[in-house]
Amino acid sequence: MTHPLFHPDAEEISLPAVLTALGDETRLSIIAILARNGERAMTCGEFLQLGSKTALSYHVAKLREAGVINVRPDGTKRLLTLRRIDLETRFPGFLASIIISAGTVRLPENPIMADAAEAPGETEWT
Amino acid sequence: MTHPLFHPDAEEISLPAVLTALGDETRLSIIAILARNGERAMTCGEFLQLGSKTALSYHVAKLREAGVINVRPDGTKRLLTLRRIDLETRFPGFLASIIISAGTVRLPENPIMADAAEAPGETEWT
DNA sequence: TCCTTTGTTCAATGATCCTTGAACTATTGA
DNA sequence: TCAATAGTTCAAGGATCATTGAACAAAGGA
Repeated sequence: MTHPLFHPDAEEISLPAVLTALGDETRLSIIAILARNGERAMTCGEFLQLGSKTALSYHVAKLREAGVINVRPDGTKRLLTLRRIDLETRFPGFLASIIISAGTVRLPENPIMADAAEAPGETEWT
Repeated sequence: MTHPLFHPDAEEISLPAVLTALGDETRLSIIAILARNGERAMTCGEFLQLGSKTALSYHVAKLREAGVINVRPDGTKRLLTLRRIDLETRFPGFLASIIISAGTVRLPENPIMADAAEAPGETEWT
């Protein structure tokens, strides 16, 4: 990483890099959970079910560097959001298909998540 | 690999495995080229622009084991085809979005391919 | 000011990945 | 039978990956 919190510009997001970033169960789960939280930003701490603090930091950085998520400092926390628009512009339909298909992926046993996991088949985009 | 030419059943195709398989420039190129060849099967030899014989054998095995392509012996050759229907059933819309987006990916300087690369934006599915 | 919360950085470890070249197998055609 | 074709297998190499624990940094609240 060249600079703390580096984010690639939208045009620089590379398909192989995004695929590699998502080709990991932990990172795919992060994306699935983020997606099901709508536009609400989430903190790294909300993903501790998926791994240790250190491991999460590593995976979140991978997703950020690949251009999949945006990370913005907020006090002592970091707020994570999906780069939905950038991804849709660059790779139309891709993120939607991933999110629908990641439905069968291991999700934390969390009541809020459990609700989201059973959400209707329709997913809103943009 | 348990057996020569092992192919996972459609239901066993895993999203992280497919994403990992496609998260490599060479393999993504193989898929893009296969896709642009319609239903016509292609041999490994037709991809030698992308790497050595040994490297191709390695990458083709990865794609096959992930469930992305089907490989069928035919004389001394192997015929490769995309598992379009299985992928579409398992991950709706995914392959289509990949193929559209892989358009900007490095393609061989081959007249036949050059034609395909400029094909109209419409892609037929099933 | 001190402590807590939140997350990062570092070095180490083992695993997996991709590429090579050399040797090999299997099928086909002469 | 012999040779050519098409692809695989193997071992070795270096590179990258994912996980760990310990140490660190930055912001906020008491």
